This record gives sequence, structure tokens and C-alpha cells, in this order.
Amino acid sequence: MTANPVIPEAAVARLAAYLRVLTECQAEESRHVSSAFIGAQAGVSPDQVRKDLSYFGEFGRPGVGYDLEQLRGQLARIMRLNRVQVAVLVGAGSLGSALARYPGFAQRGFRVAAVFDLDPQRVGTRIGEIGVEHVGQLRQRTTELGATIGIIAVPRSACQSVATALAAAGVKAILNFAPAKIRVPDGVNVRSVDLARELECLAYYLPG
Amino acid sequence: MTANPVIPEAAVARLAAYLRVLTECQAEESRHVSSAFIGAQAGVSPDQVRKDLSYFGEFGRPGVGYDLEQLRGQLARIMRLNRVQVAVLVGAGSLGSALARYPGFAQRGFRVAAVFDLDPQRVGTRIGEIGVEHVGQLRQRTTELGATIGIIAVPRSACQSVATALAAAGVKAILNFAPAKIRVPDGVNVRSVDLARELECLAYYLPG
DNA sequence: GTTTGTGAATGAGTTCACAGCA
DNA sequence: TGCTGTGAACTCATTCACAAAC
Repeated sequence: MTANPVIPEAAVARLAAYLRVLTECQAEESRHVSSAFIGAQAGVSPDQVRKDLSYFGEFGRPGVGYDLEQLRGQLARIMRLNRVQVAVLVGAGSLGSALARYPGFAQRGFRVAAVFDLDPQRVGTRIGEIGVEHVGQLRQRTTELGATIGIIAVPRSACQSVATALAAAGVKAILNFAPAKIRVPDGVNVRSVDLARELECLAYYLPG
Repeated sequence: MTANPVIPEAAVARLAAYLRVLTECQAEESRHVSSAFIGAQAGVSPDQVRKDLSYFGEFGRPGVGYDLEQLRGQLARIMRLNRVQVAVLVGAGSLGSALARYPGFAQRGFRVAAVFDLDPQRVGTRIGEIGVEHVGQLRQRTTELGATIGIIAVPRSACQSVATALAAAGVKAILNFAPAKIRVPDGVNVRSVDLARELECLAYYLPG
């Protein structure tokens, strides 16, 4: 099993965590790692680690563990993180600007190649290295750049039209920070992060 | 059943979504809403809506639906969102600054009452209404403000010590944006949002 | 006829437990 | 002995289906 099967979405997130563990301990630990080690670092049981990996093949050796470098390569391949993925970002407000600057994206192999906004006051300004372009440029520039990922950091009221535009521009994945469900054509994958929702979930568990 | 039972974590997130639906359609729709309506708005099946609500009591009337205003009140009570929850934020970098300004928090009943940073360059500056204080003030100010929630927007290397300090200051919930698992004492609830992880999960589903 | 509340059935995901290889 | 890979058991969540209420 080495093609990408249907696996639980939670498993996908865990695989990303395993990859991060391997990337971190690279060169500093020994040549092999066990499922117990990976699990301890990622906060997951060893069983779970082995099960998740087994969806994709047999990467380990009984009695030995996993070859650190090789497993890292396999996971990067599985997660499509063995090449830089190009993203475009829509919305240059405070959240959008912070995302454009976020160093974690580049560190993990994502390049935010363009930022778009509707507001003439923002168009033409710079966020770090990136110039803010008018959202009217979105389609052409996204195609030019070969971006596969769109990031939405606009107000709720604008998010659906932005999502539609991104899909039309050929983006295959969308990360949406507006607090609304968006509809997209088949073949486009959406994840939403609702920052206030996160706090709301925490509030439920507060005492008193 | 009106005390808060143990329910699936996913159900907690859905309840927050239902509350948002009710808040939005308030006054604009009719006096009653059905599980079908709530579900359609929230992207959930009517069955699921009724099951989720039934964990906490019987709020509806067969053949009629739920009283909009009354259900809104009940959900707000269940989610602890019927009073303003005070949060403190640690880390005044670009992400922290964006979070401090994020209008969605105030709109949903959260007040970011203080911002802390270690960097003397940032201490004393203002982010909107809020002055940035030195992280050494964290414990005293958090107690003073009666904050129940801490938000971590510092680099990975600092996140564990910040989490420990927040817990010591009496915070009962932590929203962590650093890409690392943090350990906290019993009684403190943590949620983590790893922005790069979100993109990583999307990358898995990319074609090619 | 409409819509709720819920026990029962189904389904998905995790944990167990052990055979087999190093 | 140490550790992997995996079918089987189990646990948890969602969906179904229907009796009761309006």
C-alpha cells in the first residue's frame, strides 16, 4: 500500500505531526526512531503511530524501528510536502497581514506568493516582501504563479465571493478564516479556522 | 438533563455553531426555528441538531420547533457565553497583534484585556486600545483582571513557559498558537491552533 | 401534517493483542 | 528480547426510525 488511500482526517493531521517530529530530531538523535518515540513526541500512542503509517506501507523494521531519514522522506511525499506549495492570500487586514508575515508557513514549505485586497488604501502597500495587489488581479496572478492553495482572511460578508473567485482561478485547497461555511466546486478542499469558535469551545469547559 | 454532561467534543463545536446561527437570524426570522433550519444554516443534519440539544434538555415543542430567543439563551448559558469572558494574550508579534485587534472576539463575547511581551521594544507600545505590558506583570495583572482564558502567540521555544505561567496565574483555558504540545496542570484546558498544520492537512488532499 | 426526543442500529476510529521478523 | 504490522475487539459518534406532542 503506497498510493494514498482514504484514511481518517484525524490521521492526516497526526501524520503531519509525525513529520514535524522527525524534522525536529533530525541529526540530533540516532539513525532510527521507534513508534514509541514518535508517539511520545507527538502525544499519540505507539499503536496509533504504527496504524497510521501502515495505511501507506511498511516503513519500519521489527526490532529496529524506522529509518529516520527515509521515513521523513516518505511522510513528506505522502503529505505532498516534498515540494514548495504556492499559496495566495486574500485580505490584507490585520489578520491577513499577520498571516502573510507568519514565518511558520515558509518554514513548513509553503510560499505565500501574493496578497490581494479590495481596498485601494491597501493596494500598493507592502507586507514584508510582498506587495498588495488589487483583488481584480486574483485570477490572472494566481494562474501565473501556479498557486494551488488560497487563504481567505476577509470579513464574513466577502468570503463566499472570494472562495468562488479562488476556485475559478484554479486553486485546489482553501484555508478560510472567515466565520462562515463556504461552498466550493467539487475538487476543491476547504478547511475553516474560526478563531472565535476556538474560544467558544474553551468557554464550554470553564468551571462555574 | 440540564447540567453539562460529557458530550463529544465535536458536539461542543456544533453547539457554538447553532448559537451563531440563532444570533444571526435573530429578529429577522420568525419566532420559532426548526432543527431542519438550524441544521441547514450550520451545515449539519437535523437529527444531529436534535441529538446535540437533547444532551442538555428538551428545548423544543413537537410540531412547532424551538423558541428562537429562549434557545439562544439556553445555548449561551450552556456554552458559558452569557457573560463576557476575559482573556489575556501573550506575544505581541504580528500574529499576537492581529489577535489583539481581531474584532470577532469582542463580537462573540470575549474581551482581550491585556497583552504581554518579553521584548522591551514592544513593551509600552499600544495595539489599538490595549497597552503592551511586560510579561513579568502577567501573574499579577491576570489575577487582577480575573481572566479565565490565556492566548499564546509566542514562538515555539517560549510557549511551554508561558503556558506554565498562565496556569500559575489562574487561567483555566488556553488557546495556543505555537506549534507545540504544551503540558498544563489538571483543571486547565488547552486547544491548539497550528496554522502551518492546517495547510499541511490541505496539502495531503492536493491532486498530483 | 409537522416536528421533537430518543433508543436502537450502524458506522467510523482507536486500542488491543499477538504473530512474525530482527 | 525489541519492535513492527495488522486483524479483531472495542469504544465512541452519527444516523436511523418511530412514538409522542403539537
